[in-house]
Amino acid sequence: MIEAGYLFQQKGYHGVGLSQILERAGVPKGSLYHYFPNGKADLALAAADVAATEVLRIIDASFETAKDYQEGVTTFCYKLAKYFDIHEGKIGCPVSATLLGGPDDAAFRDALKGIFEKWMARITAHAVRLGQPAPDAALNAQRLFLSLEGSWTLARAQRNADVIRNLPSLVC
Amino acid sequence: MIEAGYLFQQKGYHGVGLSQILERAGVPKGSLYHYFPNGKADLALAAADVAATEVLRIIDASFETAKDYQEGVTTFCYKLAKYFDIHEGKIGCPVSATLLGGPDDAAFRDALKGIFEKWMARITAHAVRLGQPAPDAALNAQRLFLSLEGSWTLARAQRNADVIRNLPSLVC
DNA sequence: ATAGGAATAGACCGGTCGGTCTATATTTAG
DNA sequence: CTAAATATAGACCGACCGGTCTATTCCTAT
Repeated sequence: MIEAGYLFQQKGYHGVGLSQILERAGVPKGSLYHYFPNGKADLALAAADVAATEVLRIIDASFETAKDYQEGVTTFCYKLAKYFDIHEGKIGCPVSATLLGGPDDAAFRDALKGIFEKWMARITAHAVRLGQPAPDAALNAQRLFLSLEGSWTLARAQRNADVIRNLPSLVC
Repeated sequence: MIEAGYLFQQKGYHGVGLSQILERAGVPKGSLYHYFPNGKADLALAAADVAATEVLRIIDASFETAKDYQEGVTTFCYKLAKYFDIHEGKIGCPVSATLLGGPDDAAFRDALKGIFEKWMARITAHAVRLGQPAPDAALNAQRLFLSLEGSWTLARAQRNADVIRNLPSLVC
């Protein structure tokens, strides 16, 4: 399941074959269609959901111990850069590659939209908690999010996470 | 050729079939493999190159008539938002979808890296020409580029170009 | 101990994929 | 006018795609 997510993130929805996923996960086809009757599409949505929740967890872990917003952003970007490096620079935003690359389906689009909103809301909440005025907090969270998505893309093109690590100085 | 580019941009490298491209372009297979002996991969690289050059043209058109950097950014984002709307919100960054979704190939990655660098260099040059100090100009160009990539992604998820139109107030 | 549902296992299917190849049409050069 | 080069056209290929289906194994409740 998590392994499946990595493959989707690396190669995009249409870039991985079902057989490749199943082989890597060590699971036969029967089991997949037992748990996910709609097959690949369901699997991709589930994998994106797992990845999205993991990012939320990283956001919390980064901001909870921070004494101000900037420090939280710095920790957050550092953690994501490390995640990027672990996967050898092949993985960008863990959800957009999976969902935007998939079928042109309302369910996929809405899922992605919802995930992005959750991320920004969570960052905004931490910013407010750390003393930012509410309107600034929302703007800064959006700034961070948009730049982060861009950094993921650029980092993949460069096979180098430095642009992610330098993000805090760019958006704070 | 240009039509092929749109398809790649919408559906990603693996999301379009060769036959679909050829049908839409009204071209038989023989012609494709006459001009692009390496088939789909060559075609994708060429399509990305065409799209990248078009973006450069849009950058120039936006900044040449502007009286300051902010005005150029505003015009630029407006033009891109219009492009986004024309394609019914299905097209994001015209090169990353084509190239990042493709095979895990150094040629693809390097092409993408080169395109991104060209874009940022061009924006930086305009910023300098419009009176920004050189170090600020490069930073602002990167800020704009990263946020723009993010906006393209978010705009697709939302099927709405507003986030692109609001970009100038976020990065200037 | 055993009946019955849940889960595993993978053979199998039609369709489509990217790519090759031969035959025909069109243009260019002498 | 004709021969050679260039470009068009699409039938055809093996491989692999996502998905279905049947057979078997595993677990659990009685």
